[in-house]
Amino acid sequence: MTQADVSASGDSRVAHDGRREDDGCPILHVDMDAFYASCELRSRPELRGKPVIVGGEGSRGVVTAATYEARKYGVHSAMPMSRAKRLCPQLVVLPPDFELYTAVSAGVMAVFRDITPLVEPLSLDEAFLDVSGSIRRLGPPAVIAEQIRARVHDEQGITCTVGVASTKFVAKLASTQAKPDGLLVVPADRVVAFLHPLPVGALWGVGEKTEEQLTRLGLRTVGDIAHTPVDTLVRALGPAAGQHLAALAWGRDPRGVEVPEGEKSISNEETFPRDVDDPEVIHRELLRLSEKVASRLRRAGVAGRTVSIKVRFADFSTITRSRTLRSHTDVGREVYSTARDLYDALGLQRARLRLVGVKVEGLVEAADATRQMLFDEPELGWREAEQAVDRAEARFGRGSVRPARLVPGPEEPDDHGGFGGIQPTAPRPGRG
DNA sequence: TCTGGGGTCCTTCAGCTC
DNA sequence: TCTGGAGCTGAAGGACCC
Repeated sequence: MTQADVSASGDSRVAHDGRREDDGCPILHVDMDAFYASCELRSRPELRGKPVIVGGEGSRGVVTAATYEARKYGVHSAMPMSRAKRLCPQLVVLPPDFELYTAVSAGVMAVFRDITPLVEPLSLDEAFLDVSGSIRRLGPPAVIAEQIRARVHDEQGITCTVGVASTKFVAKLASTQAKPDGLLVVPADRVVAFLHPLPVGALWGVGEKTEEQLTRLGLRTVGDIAHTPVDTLVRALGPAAGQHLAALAWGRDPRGVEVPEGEKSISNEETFPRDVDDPEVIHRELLRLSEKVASRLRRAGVAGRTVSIKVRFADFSTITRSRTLRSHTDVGREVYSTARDLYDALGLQRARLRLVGVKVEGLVEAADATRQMLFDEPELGWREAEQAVDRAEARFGRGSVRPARLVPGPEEPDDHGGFGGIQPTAPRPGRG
């Protein structure tokens, strides 16, 4: 359980009895260090060593990623920008560039898949790897971990941290402890000693609310949870969470590394720069989000059956409403028509809203999707029209074609990247 | 202090069918 | 014919993760 430099041969991990510390530890958790910020610093070396954050613009943005220099000032992700700037006035703020992060992430994941096909990405910047099948070819897990760290550094110009353990959950905790730019092996026979001194909040699935509940029960460390009857945990947290935490506290985590099958939902939401009470503005935003979600569905080659909206009021309270359709859809107009009905059914009059969102779930491959022609469906459907828009956007750029209602007027800023003057090739909307 | 955006999973409840 | 329970599904909300 040492965080030491490992030579290429991995000799420093051989114990006195000849066994390696990483014996029985085929699970790696690889986590990029301050990923978004590190991607930005590749092209801006003059900012290295300075407190840099990536974050949303506008008065309501939050910090998306912070370099370790910024974290020294107490700045962390999800913190409101205004607070971050107060804590560190010399902070360098960069707007996010998700296309860049997606490209770097693809390069990193390609390195992982070169090591093993068993790669389970958790997000753009982290993944679990099961290297059981690669040991004979590449060496023991800790040696493979060092190979990954070197290749990510050399090929992508960023650093990462790797946790090596017998289970996913312990590997993840190991990488958290070893950050930044580190490697930590937790030998299988020392898992309990590693876990029990940690605070309960270190456990996966324990957030603010659960930690409060556990504290009320007098449980502060993972060891405390381990020595609490499962029934007590189940009563306090429910059967799933209670049994889950009881198992994790003893290092038991039966989940293997699973190559994901695909997304289960696709959503878009947006916080208004200022609270909005005008139903026309809200309808327009629902239309824009519906078109965006549908476009992503079509690009992913999937269709969904349940449409949900999310409404957040000025006081931050949030409600959701959903409806399951008779058939799957990837058509923006169908998504919008459902989203709009759900919103109108709320009867909000002129309540002040902070955010609206649109989600489509129950996704299946578009080729397998059930599509039902409705009696009132126009002969030339919206689906064909929107596919034509997809082709035009592929040629002229995203946002180059859009519904007339979303084309900004002469006084309005064009905030969605299009050049605004092209009228839609799609049929004119019948409603709204 | 004032809280983004995109996801997943779990719990609870209601309605429906058998 | 009525009733109650089991099981399923959909809807809504909440917690959590990065």
